[in-house]
Amino acid sequence: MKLPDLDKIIHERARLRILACLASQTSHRCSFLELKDKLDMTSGNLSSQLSVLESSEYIAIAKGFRGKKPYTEVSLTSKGSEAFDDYLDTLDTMIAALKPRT
Amino acid sequence: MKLPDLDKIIHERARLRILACLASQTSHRCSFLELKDKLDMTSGNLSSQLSVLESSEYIAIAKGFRGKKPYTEVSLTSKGSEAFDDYLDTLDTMIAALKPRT
DNA sequence: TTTCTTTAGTTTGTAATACAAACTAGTTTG
DNA sequence: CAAACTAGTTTGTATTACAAACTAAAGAAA
Repeated sequence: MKLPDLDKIIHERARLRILACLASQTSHRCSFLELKDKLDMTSGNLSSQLSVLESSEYIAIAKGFRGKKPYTEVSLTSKGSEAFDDYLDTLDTMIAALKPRT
Repeated sequence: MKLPDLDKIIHERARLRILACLASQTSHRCSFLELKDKLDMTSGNLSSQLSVLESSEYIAIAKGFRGKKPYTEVSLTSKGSEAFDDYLDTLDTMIAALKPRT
């Protein structure tokens, strides 16, 4: 029984929660501020983690304005969506394997 | 919807896999070398991670000999078992929340 | 206008930590 | 005896998560 490995990019708590948040939206989108608020993260940390996810092409970041204020929209890419699904499947498998009791 | 947080000690890939390995044994025990082999980790990393888990009292480490060779046995404590169950429940909850589609 | 405050983020510095290389202690083999 | 192997531990390094400090622009106050 070789235990499967988990995507390192996704398996960081902050990033996992970011992706979870995006995936839970039917639109697969969230603004920077919504994420910050829902996940209770500092702007700095959120900004850094988004950069990591963006480099992996798991999310896309679109910058624009709402009125006169900057408005950053984060969206899950299809690549990110797939990777996240894989990650969850891996976890499911692991959890299932660990619960032999009905 | 506040996303739950995950136990930091458990949520490290190496440690998660160690705990998964222990939990999957009905005895909740494994020798150092079994772990090293099953998880495909270096001795150094395994040793370090076990120390972390031991400090948190999630596992207990018993040292003895098999013949003339040192034999280290690692066992999941009840505290560790509970913490691990909690962790899995948290994940389950998260995953469930994320899959609104039937 | 000029100055202060707030908003919406980014950059930079640091503290934590995962990991492996090097080491230790003892055993078996030649 | 020395060399090689076993079963780990300690150490140093390289990542990296995170927050403090910063930037840039807008609005409010004086």
